[in-house]
Amino acid sequence: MSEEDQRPPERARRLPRAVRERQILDAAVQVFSRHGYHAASMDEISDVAGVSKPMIYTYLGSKEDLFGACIRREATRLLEAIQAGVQPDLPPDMQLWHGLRSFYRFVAEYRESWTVLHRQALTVGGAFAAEITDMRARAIQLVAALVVSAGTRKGVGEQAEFSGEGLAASLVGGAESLADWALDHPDISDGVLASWLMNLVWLGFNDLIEGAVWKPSE
Amino acid sequence: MSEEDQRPPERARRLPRAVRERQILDAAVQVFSRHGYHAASMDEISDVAGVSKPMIYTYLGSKEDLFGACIRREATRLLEAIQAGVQPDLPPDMQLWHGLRSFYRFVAEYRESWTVLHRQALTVGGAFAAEITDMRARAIQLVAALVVSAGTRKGVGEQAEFSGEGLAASLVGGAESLADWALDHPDISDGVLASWLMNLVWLGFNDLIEGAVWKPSE
DNA sequence: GGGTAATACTACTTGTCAGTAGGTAGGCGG
DNA sequence: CCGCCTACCTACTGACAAGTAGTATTACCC
Repeated sequence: MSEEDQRPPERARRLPRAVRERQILDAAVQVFSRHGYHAASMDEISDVAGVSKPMIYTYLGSKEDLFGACIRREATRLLEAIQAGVQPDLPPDMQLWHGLRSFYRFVAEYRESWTVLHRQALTVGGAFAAEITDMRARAIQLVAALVVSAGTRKGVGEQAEFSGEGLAASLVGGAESLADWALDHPDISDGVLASWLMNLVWLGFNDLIEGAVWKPSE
Repeated sequence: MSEEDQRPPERARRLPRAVRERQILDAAVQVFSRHGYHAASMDEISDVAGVSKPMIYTYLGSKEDLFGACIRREATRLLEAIQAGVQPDLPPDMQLWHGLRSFYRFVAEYRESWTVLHRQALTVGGAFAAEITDMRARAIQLVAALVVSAGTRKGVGEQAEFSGEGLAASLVGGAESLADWALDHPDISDGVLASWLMNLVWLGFNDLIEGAVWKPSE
Protein backbone atom coordinates (compact mmCIF):
# COMPACT_ATOMS: atom_id res chain seq x y z
CA MET A 1 0.00 0.00 0.00
CA SER A 2 2.81 2.31 -0.82
CA GLU A 3 2.77 4.40 -3.99
CA GLU A 4 2.77 1.10 -5.89
CA ASP A 5 -0.95 0.36 -5.88
CA GLN A 6 -1.82 3.90 -6.86
CA ARG A 7 -1.69 3.87 -10.67
CA PRO A 8 1.19 6.15 -11.51
CA PRO A 9 -0.22 9.06 -13.53
CA GLU A 10 1.77 8.01 -16.55
CA ARG A 11 -0.25 10.33 -18.71
CA ALA A 12 1.76 13.35 -17.64
CA ARG A 13 4.72 12.91 -19.94
CA ARG A 14 5.83 16.33 -21.01
CA LEU A 15 5.78 16.23 -24.77
CA PRO A 16 6.80 18.99 -27.19
CA ARG A 17 4.09 21.21 -28.51
CA ALA A 18 4.10 19.87 -32.06
CA VAL A 19 3.37 16.34 -30.88
CA ARG A 20 0.51 17.44 -28.66
CA GLU A 21 -1.00 19.44 -31.48
CA ARG A 22 -0.98 16.37 -33.68
CA GLN A 23 -2.61 14.28 -30.97
CA ILE A 24 -5.28 16.90 -30.45
CA LEU A 25 -6.01 17.22 -34.14
CA ASP A 26 -6.24 13.46 -34.53
CA ALA A 27 -8.67 13.24 -31.64
CA ALA A 28 -10.69 16.17 -32.94
CA VAL A 29 -11.07 14.63 -36.40
CA GLN A 30 -12.21 11.40 -34.80
CA VAL A 31 -14.79 13.03 -32.53
CA PHE A 32 -16.04 15.51 -35.12
CA SER A 33 -16.48 12.72 -37.64
CA ARG A 34 -18.53 10.72 -35.16
CA HIS A 35 -20.82 13.42 -33.79
CA GLY A 36 -20.61 16.38 -36.11
CA TYR A 37 -19.48 19.85 -35.10
CA HIS A 38 -22.21 20.87 -32.69
CA ALA A 39 -22.70 17.57 -30.92
CA ALA A 40 -18.97 17.14 -30.39
CA SER A 41 -17.80 18.44 -27.02
CA MET A 42 -14.40 19.81 -26.23
CA ASP A 43 -14.35 17.61 -23.14
CA GLU A 44 -14.64 14.47 -25.22
CA ILE A 45 -11.96 15.65 -27.59
CA SER A 46 -9.62 16.37 -24.73
CA ASP A 47 -10.39 12.95 -23.27
CA VAL A 48 -9.65 11.16 -26.52
CA ALA A 49 -6.49 13.19 -26.99
CA GLY A 50 -5.33 12.32 -23.47
CA VAL A 51 -4.92 15.97 -22.64
CA SER A 52 -6.77 18.51 -20.55
CA LYS A 53 -9.12 21.02 -22.08
CA PRO A 54 -7.07 24.18 -21.52
CA MET A 55 -4.29 22.66 -23.60
CA ILE A 56 -6.57 22.67 -26.59
CA TYR A 57 -7.42 26.29 -26.07
CA THR A 58 -3.82 27.40 -25.58
CA TYR A 59 -2.57 25.41 -28.57
CA LEU A 60 -5.38 25.45 -31.09
CA GLY A 61 -7.73 28.21 -29.98
CA SER A 62 -11.52 28.11 -29.90
CA LYS A 63 -13.74 25.25 -31.00
CA GLU A 64 -14.25 26.90 -34.33
CA ASP A 65 -10.52 27.40 -34.76
CA LEU A 66 -9.95 23.77 -33.92
CA PHE A 67 -12.50 22.64 -36.46
CA GLY A 68 -10.94 24.89 -39.06
CA ALA A 69 -7.53 23.40 -38.38
CA CYS A 70 -8.97 19.91 -38.82
CA ILE A 71 -10.66 20.81 -42.07
CA ARG A 72 -7.59 22.41 -43.50
CA ARG A 73 -5.26 19.59 -42.53
CA GLU A 74 -7.53 16.90 -43.92
CA ALA A 75 -8.29 18.82 -47.08
CA THR A 76 -4.59 19.29 -47.71
CA ARG A 77 -4.02 15.57 -47.18
CA LEU A 78 -6.76 14.71 -49.63
CA LEU A 79 -5.53 17.09 -52.29
CA GLU A 80 -1.96 15.88 -51.95
CA ALA A 81 -3.07 12.26 -52.16
CA ILE A 82 -4.93 12.97 -55.40
CA GLN A 83 -2.22 15.11 -56.95
CA ALA A 84 0.36 12.43 -56.16
CA GLY A 85 -1.48 10.00 -58.43
CA VAL A 86 -2.13 12.30 -61.36
CA GLN A 87 0.05 12.50 -64.48
CA PRO A 88 -0.81 15.62 -66.47
CA ASP A 89 0.52 14.40 -69.84
CA LEU A 90 -1.91 11.50 -70.12
CA PRO A 91 -5.16 11.61 -72.10
CA PRO A 92 -8.22 12.87 -70.18
CA ASP A 93 -9.77 9.51 -69.44
CA MET A 94 -6.53 8.17 -67.98
CA GLN A 95 -6.07 11.28 -65.86
CA LEU A 96 -9.55 10.83 -64.51
CA TRP A 97 -8.88 7.18 -63.88
CA HIS A 98 -5.76 7.85 -61.84
CA GLY A 99 -7.39 10.68 -59.93
CA LEU A 100 -10.30 8.43 -59.00
CA ARG A 101 -8.06 5.60 -57.86
CA SER A 102 -6.10 7.90 -55.59
CA PHE A 103 -9.31 9.34 -54.25
CA TYR A 104 -10.79 5.97 -53.35
CA ARG A 105 -7.52 4.84 -51.84
CA PHE A 106 -7.54 7.91 -49.62
CA VAL A 107 -11.14 7.45 -48.53
CA ALA A 108 -10.50 3.84 -47.61
CA GLU A 109 -7.43 4.71 -45.58
CA TYR A 110 -8.71 7.86 -43.86
CA ARG A 111 -12.41 7.34 -43.55
CA GLU A 112 -12.71 9.80 -40.71
CA SER A 113 -11.00 12.53 -42.70
CA TRP A 114 -13.44 11.93 -45.51
CA THR A 115 -16.44 11.95 -43.20
CA VAL A 116 -15.45 15.25 -41.65
CA LEU A 117 -14.78 16.89 -44.99
CA HIS A 118 -17.81 15.52 -46.79
CA ARG A 119 -20.55 15.39 -44.20
CA GLN A 120 -19.74 17.52 -41.21
CA ALA A 121 -17.99 20.50 -42.69
CA LEU A 122 -21.15 21.81 -44.29
CA THR A 123 -23.16 21.82 -41.07
CA VAL A 124 -21.17 24.56 -39.39
CA GLY A 125 -22.56 27.27 -41.59
CA GLY A 126 -20.65 30.41 -42.40
CA ALA A 127 -16.96 30.61 -43.14
CA PHE A 128 -16.11 26.90 -43.18
CA ALA A 129 -19.04 25.86 -45.28
CA ALA A 130 -17.99 28.51 -47.78
CA GLU A 131 -14.41 27.29 -47.70
CA ILE A 132 -15.38 23.69 -48.33
CA THR A 133 -17.88 24.67 -50.98
CA ASP A 134 -15.14 26.64 -52.70
CA MET A 135 -12.75 23.73 -52.66
CA ARG A 136 -15.41 21.47 -54.08
CA ALA A 137 -16.23 24.03 -56.74
CA ARG A 138 -12.56 24.13 -57.71
CA ALA A 139 -12.52 20.36 -57.99
CA ILE A 140 -15.60 20.50 -60.18
CA GLN A 141 -14.06 23.10 -62.43
CA LEU A 142 -10.91 21.02 -62.70
CA VAL A 143 -12.94 18.06 -63.85
CA ALA A 144 -14.96 20.32 -66.12
CA ALA A 145 -11.74 21.49 -67.74
CA LEU A 146 -10.77 17.87 -68.26
CA VAL A 147 -14.08 17.10 -69.90
CA VAL A 148 -14.06 20.18 -72.07
CA SER A 149 -10.50 19.49 -73.12
CA ALA A 150 -11.58 15.99 -74.10
CA GLY A 151 -14.38 17.54 -76.10
CA THR A 152 -12.39 20.20 -77.90
CA ARG A 153 -9.65 17.71 -78.62
CA LYS A 154 -12.24 15.94 -80.71
CA GLY A 155 -13.51 19.15 -82.21
CA VAL A 156 -16.79 19.40 -80.38
CA GLY A 157 -17.60 22.87 -79.12
CA GLU A 158 -20.26 23.99 -76.70
CA GLN A 159 -23.49 22.30 -77.58
CA ALA A 160 -27.00 22.77 -76.37
CA GLU A 161 -27.09 19.59 -74.32
CA PHE A 162 -23.49 19.72 -73.20
CA SER A 163 -22.64 21.77 -70.16
CA GLY A 164 -19.21 20.92 -68.87
CA GLU A 165 -19.78 22.28 -65.41
CA GLY A 166 -23.09 20.58 -64.84
CA LEU A 167 -21.69 17.28 -66.01
CA ALA A 168 -18.64 17.72 -63.85
CA ALA A 169 -20.84 18.45 -60.83
CA SER A 170 -22.71 15.22 -61.46
CA LEU A 171 -19.51 13.30 -61.90
CA VAL A 172 -17.95 14.61 -58.70
CA GLY A 173 -21.15 13.88 -56.81
CA GLY A 174 -21.30 10.42 -58.26
CA ALA A 175 -17.74 9.77 -57.22
CA GLU A 176 -18.46 10.98 -53.69
CA SER A 177 -21.60 8.93 -53.45
CA LEU A 178 -19.77 5.82 -54.58
CA ALA A 179 -17.15 6.58 -51.93
CA ASP A 180 -19.88 6.59 -49.28
CA TRP A 181 -21.28 3.38 -50.65
CA ALA A 182 -17.83 1.83 -50.61
CA LEU A 183 -17.49 2.59 -46.90
CA ASP A 184 -20.11 -0.11 -46.35
CA HIS A 185 -18.39 -2.48 -48.79
CA PRO A 186 -14.74 -2.41 -47.72
CA ASP A 187 -13.85 -5.53 -49.66
CA ILE A 188 -14.05 -3.71 -52.98
CA SER A 189 -10.72 -2.30 -54.09
CA ASP A 190 -10.10 1.25 -55.23
CA GLY A 191 -9.27 -0.02 -58.69
CA VAL A 192 -12.64 -1.67 -59.07
CA LEU A 193 -14.48 1.38 -57.79
CA ALA A 194 -12.65 3.65 -60.19
CA SER A 195 -13.38 1.21 -63.01
CA TRP A 196 -17.08 1.24 -62.31
CA LEU A 197 -17.19 4.97 -62.42
CA MET A 198 -15.13 5.18 -65.57
CA ASN A 199 -17.46 2.71 -67.24
CA LEU A 200 -20.43 4.75 -66.17
CA VAL A 201 -19.27 8.20 -67.14
CA TRP A 202 -17.12 7.36 -70.10
CA LEU A 203 -19.22 4.70 -71.77
CA GLY A 204 -22.68 5.16 -70.29
CA PHE A 205 -25.37 2.58 -69.68
CA ASN A 206 -26.25 2.33 -73.31
CA ASP A 207 -22.80 1.07 -74.23
CA LEU A 208 -22.52 -1.00 -71.07
CA ILE A 209 -25.62 -3.04 -71.75
CA GLU A 210 -24.32 -3.67 -75.24
CA GLY A 211 -21.36 -5.34 -73.62
CA ALA A 212 -18.77 -2.57 -73.98
CA VAL A 213 -16.10 -2.22 -71.31
CA TRP A 214 -13.76 0.63 -70.54
CA LYS A 215 -10.23 -0.39 -69.64
CA PRO A 216 -7.19 1.67 -68.74
CA SER A 217 -4.80 1.80 -71.67
CA GLU A 218 -1.18 0.88 -71.14
CA MET B 1 -55.00 56.80 -26.23
CA SER B 2 -57.69 54.19 -26.05
CA GLU B 3 -57.08 50.60 -27.06
CA GLU B 4 -56.36 51.94 -30.54
CA ASP B 5 -52.67 52.82 -30.18
CA GLN B 6 -51.86 49.60 -28.37
CA ARG B 7 -51.18 47.09 -31.15
CA PRO B 8 -53.86 44.49 -30.72
CA PRO B 9 -52.15 41.16 -30.05
CA GLU B 10 -53.43 39.82 -33.31
CA ARG B 11 -51.22 36.77 -33.00
CA ALA B 12 -53.54 35.11 -30.52
CA ARG B 13 -56.10 33.81 -32.95
CA ARG B 14 -57.18 30.41 -31.73
CA LEU B 15 -56.63 28.08 -34.62
CA PRO B 16 -57.45 24.39 -34.84
CA ARG B 17 -54.73 21.97 -33.97
CA ALA B 18 -54.14 20.69 -37.50
CA VAL B 19 -53.38 24.21 -38.76
CA ARG B 20 -50.95 24.91 -35.94
CA GLU B 21 -49.18 21.66 -36.53
CA ARG B 22 -48.67 22.59 -40.15
CA GLN B 23 -47.33 26.01 -39.19
CA ILE B 24 -44.97 24.47 -36.70
CA LEU B 25 -43.71 21.88 -39.16
CA ASP B 26 -43.20 24.53 -41.82
CA ALA B 27 -41.21 26.67 -39.42
CA ALA B 28 -39.21 23.70 -38.20
CA VAL B 29 -38.22 22.67 -41.71
CA GLN B 30 -37.14 26.22 -42.41
CA VAL B 31 -35.03 26.56 -39.27
CA PHE B 32 -33.56 23.06 -39.42
CA SER B 33 -32.58 23.59 -43.03
CA ARG B 34 -30.81 26.83 -42.13
CA HIS B 35 -28.92 25.75 -39.02
CA GLY B 36 -28.99 21.97 -38.88
CA TYR B 37 -30.46 19.92 -36.08
CA HIS B 38 -28.22 20.83 -33.18
CA ALA B 39 -27.78 24.53 -33.88
CA ALA B 40 -31.51 25.02 -34.36
CA SER B 41 -33.26 26.12 -31.19
CA MET B 42 -36.83 25.39 -30.25
CA ASP B 43 -37.19 29.07 -29.33
CA GLU B 44 -36.37 30.15 -32.86
CA ILE B 45 -38.73 27.59 -34.31
CA SER B 46 -41.53 28.77 -32.05
CA ASP B 47 -40.76 32.36 -33.05
CA VAL B 48 -40.89 31.61 -36.74
CA ALA B 49 -44.06 29.61 -36.30
CA GLY B 50 -45.69 32.48 -34.42
CA VAL B 51 -46.44 30.21 -31.50
CA SER B 52 -45.11 29.70 -28.01
CA LYS B 53 -42.73 26.91 -27.15
CA PRO B 54 -45.04 24.72 -25.05
CA MET B 55 -47.36 24.41 -28.03
CA ILE B 56 -44.65 22.60 -29.91
CA TYR B 57 -44.12 20.19 -27.06
CA THR B 58 -47.81 19.47 -26.55
CA TYR B 59 -48.47 19.03 -30.26
CA LEU B 60 -45.31 17.50 -31.68
CA GLY B 61 -43.34 16.22 -28.70
CA SER B 62 -39.61 16.55 -28.12
CA LYS B 63 -37.09 18.15 -30.43
CA GLU B 64 -36.17 14.77 -31.80
CA ASP B 65 -39.83 13.92 -32.39
CA LEU B 66 -40.28 17.21 -34.16
CA PHE B 67 -37.32 16.58 -36.39
CA GLY B 68 -38.60 13.11 -37.15
CA ALA B 69 -41.98 14.51 -38.11
CA CYS B 70 -40.27 16.97 -40.46
CA ILE B 71 -38.17 14.27 -42.06
CA ARG B 72 -41.12 11.98 -42.58
CA ARG B 73 -43.36 14.64 -44.02
CA GLU B 74 -40.74 15.91 -46.44
CA ALA B 75 -39.66 12.43 -47.46
CA THR B 76 -43.24 11.49 -48.19
CA ARG B 77 -43.66 14.64 -50.25
CA LEU B 78 -40.54 13.86 -52.24
CA LEU B 79 -41.50 10.25 -52.89
CA GLU B 80 -45.00 11.23 -53.94
CA ALA B 81 -43.65 13.89 -56.27
CA ILE B 82 -41.39 11.38 -57.96
CA GLN B 83 -43.96 8.59 -58.15
CA ALA B 84 -46.46 11.01 -59.67
CA GLY B 85 -44.16 11.49 -62.66
CA VAL B 86 -43.22 7.87 -63.28
CA GLN B 87 -44.90 5.59 -65.80
CA PRO B 88 -43.94 1.96 -65.15
CA ASP B 89 -44.67 0.67 -68.64
CA LEU B 90 -42.08 2.82 -70.37
CA PRO B 91 -38.58 1.62 -71.28
CA PRO B 92 -35.92 2.07 -68.57
CA ASP B 93 -34.32 5.19 -69.94
CA MET B 94 -37.65 6.97 -70.21
CA GLN B 95 -38.60 5.94 -66.69
CA LEU B 96 -35.34 7.37 -65.44
CA TRP B 97 -35.88 10.51 -67.42
CA HIS B 98 -39.31 11.14 -65.95
CA GLY B 99 -38.14 10.34 -62.44
CA LEU B 100 -35.29 12.79 -62.76
CA ARG B 101 -37.50 15.56 -64.08
CA SER B 102 -39.91 15.18 -61.18
CA PHE B 103 -37.01 15.12 -58.76
CA TYR B 104 -35.51 18.35 -60.04
CA ARG B 105 -38.88 20.00 -60.13
CA PHE B 106 -39.38 19.09 -56.48
CA VAL B 107 -35.97 20.34 -55.41
CA ALA B 108 -36.52 23.65 -57.16
CA GLU B 109 -39.89 24.14 -55.53
CA TYR B 110 -39.09 22.90 -52.02
CA ARG B 111 -35.43 23.68 -51.57
CA GLU B 112 -35.69 23.67 -47.81
CA SER B 113 -37.23 20.22 -47.79
CA TRP B 114 -34.40 19.00 -49.91
CA THR B 115 -31.76 20.60 -47.71
CA VAL B 116 -33.17 19.04 -44.58
CA LEU B 117 -33.43 15.61 -46.13
CA HIS B 118 -30.12 15.65 -47.90
CA ARG B 119 -27.78 17.55 -45.63
CA GLN B 120 -29.13 17.81 -42.14
CA ALA B 121 -30.83 14.48 -41.59
CA LEU B 122 -27.55 12.61 -41.45
CA THR B 123 -26.06 14.81 -38.73
CA VAL B 124 -28.43 13.68 -36.01
CA GLY B 125 -26.90 10.26 -35.70
CA GLY B 126 -28.85 7.26 -34.58
CA ALA B 127 -32.39 6.43 -35.59
CA PHE B 128 -32.99 9.19 -38.13
CA ALA B 129 -29.72 8.77 -39.92
CA ALA B 130 -30.55 5.09 -40.25
CA GLU B 131 -34.02 5.90 -41.51
CA ILE B 132 -32.74 8.28 -44.15
CA THR B 133 -29.94 5.97 -45.13
CA ASP B 134 -32.49 3.20 -45.57
CA MET B 135 -34.69 5.33 -47.77
CA ARG B 136 -31.72 6.28 -49.88
CA ALA B 137 -30.66 2.66 -50.10
CA ARG B 138 -34.14 1.77 -51.33
CA ALA B 139 -33.90 4.47 -53.97
CA ILE B 140 -30.55 3.12 -55.05
CA GLN B 141 -31.89 -0.42 -55.30
CA LEU B 142 -34.83 0.83 -57.31
CA VAL B 143 -32.48 2.45 -59.77
CA ALA B 144 -30.28 -0.61 -59.70
CA ALA B 145 -33.29 -2.74 -60.65
CA LEU B 146 -33.96 -0.36 -63.51
CA VAL B 147 -30.41 -0.66 -64.74
CA VAL B 148 -30.28 -4.40 -64.37
CA SER B 149 -33.59 -4.77 -66.15
CA ALA B 150 -32.18 -2.68 -68.98
CA GLY B 151 -29.21 -5.00 -69.03
CA THR B 152 -31.05 -8.30 -68.94
CA ARG B 153 -33.49 -7.05 -71.53
CA LYS B 154 -30.52 -6.93 -73.84
CA GLY B 155 -29.24 -10.26 -72.66
CA VAL B 156 -26.27 -9.05 -70.65
CA GLY B 157 -25.89 -10.85 -67.32
CA GLU B 158 -23.69 -9.99 -64.37
CA GLN B 159 -20.27 -9.12 -65.64
CA ALA B 160 -17.02 -8.49 -63.85
CA GLU B 161 -17.04 -4.73 -64.44
CA PHE B 162 -20.75 -4.29 -64.07
CA SER B 163 -22.19 -3.94 -60.62
CA GLY B 164 -25.69 -2.62 -60.74
CA GLU B 165 -25.73 -1.39 -57.18
CA GLY B 166 -22.46 0.46 -57.35
CA LEU B 167 -23.47 2.14 -60.58
CA ALA B 168 -26.85 3.02 -59.12
CA ALA B 169 -25.16 4.55 -56.08
CA SER B 170 -23.04 6.70 -58.35
CA LEU B 171 -26.03 7.71 -60.39
CA VAL B 172 -28.12 8.69 -57.39
CA GLY B 173 -25.20 10.62 -55.95
CA GLY B 174 -24.64 12.34 -59.27
CA ALA B 175 -28.28 13.32 -59.43
CA GLU B 176 -28.17 14.71 -55.89
CA SER B 177 -24.99 16.58 -56.57
CA LEU B 178 -26.45 18.14 -59.69
CA ALA B 179 -29.47 19.13 -57.61
CA ASP B 180 -27.18 20.97 -55.21
CA TRP B 181 -25.41 22.61 -58.11
CA ALA B 182 -28.74 23.64 -59.59
CA LEU B 183 -29.67 25.44 -56.38
CA ASP B 184 -27.03 27.99 -57.32
CA HIS B 185 -28.24 28.12 -60.93
CA PRO B 186 -31.99 28.57 -60.61
CA ASP B 187 -32.40 29.66 -64.23
CA ILE B 188 -31.81 26.14 -65.53
CA SER B 189 -35.00 24.17 -65.94
CA ASP B 190 -35.64 20.69 -64.59
CA GLY B 191 -35.86 19.37 -68.14
CA VAL B 192 -32.38 20.59 -68.98
CA LEU B 193 -30.93 19.18 -65.77
CA ALA B 194 -32.50 15.80 -66.37
CA SER B 195 -31.23 15.87 -69.96
CA TRP B 196 -27.68 16.52 -68.85
CA LEU B 197 -27.78 13.60 -66.50
CA MET B 198 -29.34 11.30 -69.05
CA ASN B 199 -26.66 12.22 -71.53
CA LEU B 200 -24.00 11.52 -68.97
CA VAL B 201 -25.21 8.20 -67.64
CA TRP B 202 -26.84 6.79 -70.74
CA LEU B 203 -24.38 7.84 -73.37
CA GLY B 204 -21.20 8.64 -71.46
CA PHE B 205 -18.50 11.16 -72.27
CA ASN B 206 -17.08 9.05 -75.01
CA ASP B 207 -20.28 9.24 -77.03
CA LEU B 208 -20.92 12.85 -76.05
CA ILE B 209 -17.63 14.12 -77.42
CA GLU B 210 -18.38 12.25 -80.62
CA GLY B 211 -21.44 14.41 -80.92
CA ALA B 212 -24.09 11.95 -79.79
CA VAL B 213 -27.14 13.26 -77.98
CA TRP B 214 -29.72 11.44 -75.91
CA LYS B 215 -33.29 12.62 -76.44
CA PRO B 216 -36.52 11.46 -74.86
CA SER B 217 -38.44 9.33 -77.34
CA GLU B 218 -42.04 10.19 -78.08
C1' DG C 1 -75.74 32.40 -20.18
C1' DG C 2 -72.82 28.91 -18.13
C1' DG C 3 -69.91 24.94 -18.09
C1' DT C 4 -66.12 22.54 -20.25
C1' DA C 5 -62.50 21.35 -23.05
C1' DA C 6 -59.22 22.83 -26.26
C1' DT C 7 -56.08 26.54 -27.18
C1' DA C 8 -52.44 29.30 -25.69
C1' DC C 9 -49.07 31.87 -22.70
C1' DT C 10 -45.42 33.47 -19.08
C1' DA C 11 -41.98 32.17 -16.36
C1' DC C 12 -39.41 28.88 -14.49
C1' DT C 13 -35.95 24.57 -13.62
C1' DT C 14 -32.29 21.87 -15.08
C1' DG C 15 -28.44 20.35 -17.50
C1' DT C 16 -24.79 20.91 -20.59
C1' DC C 17 -20.93 22.97 -22.55
C1' DA C 18 -17.62 26.63 -24.27
C1' DG C 19 -14.24 29.06 -22.36
C1' DT C 20 -11.08 30.64 -18.18
C1' DA C 21 -8.72 31.59 -13.71
C1' DG C 22 -5.33 30.29 -11.15
C1' DG C 23 -2.19 26.99 -9.62
C1' DT C 24 1.37 22.70 -9.92
C1' DA C 25 5.41 20.30 -11.66
C1' DG C 26 9.33 19.13 -14.31
C1' DG C 27 13.32 20.45 -17.08
C1' DC C 28 17.30 23.78 -17.73
C1' DG C 29 20.52 27.53 -17.62
C1' DG C 30 23.34 29.60 -14.30
C1' DC D 1 20.86 24.39 -5.93
C1' DC D 2 17.99 28.39 -7.42
C1' DG D 3 15.05 30.85 -10.13
C1' DC D 4 12.29 30.62 -14.36
C1' DC D 5 9.89 29.13 -18.30
C1' DT D 6 7.07 25.86 -20.46
C1' DA D 7 3.96 22.12 -20.18
C1' DC D 8 0.02 20.79 -17.79
C1' DC D 9 -3.87 20.38 -14.55
C1' DT D 10 -8.32 20.95 -11.46
C1' DA D 11 -12.12 23.41 -10.77
C1' DC D 12 -14.86 26.96 -11.80
C1' DT D 13 -18.27 30.64 -14.42
C1' DG D 14 -21.59 32.21 -17.50
C1' DA D 15 -24.60 31.51 -21.11
C1' DC D 16 -27.83 29.23 -23.56
C1' DA D 17 -31.24 25.87 -24.64
C1' DA D 18 -34.46 21.75 -23.70
C1' DG D 19 -38.30 20.80 -21.46
C1' DT D 20 -42.24 21.85 -17.76
C1' DA D 21 -45.54 23.79 -14.19
C1' DG D 22 -49.12 26.32 -13.62
C1' DT D 23 -52.43 29.60 -15.41
C1' DA D 24 -55.24 32.38 -18.48
C1' DT D 25 -58.44 32.83 -22.45
C1' DT D 26 -61.88 31.75 -25.95
C1' DA D 27 -64.81 28.76 -28.86
C1' DC D 28 -68.65 25.94 -28.70
C1' DC D 29 -72.43 23.16 -27.15
C1' DC D 30 -76.69 22.84 -24.40
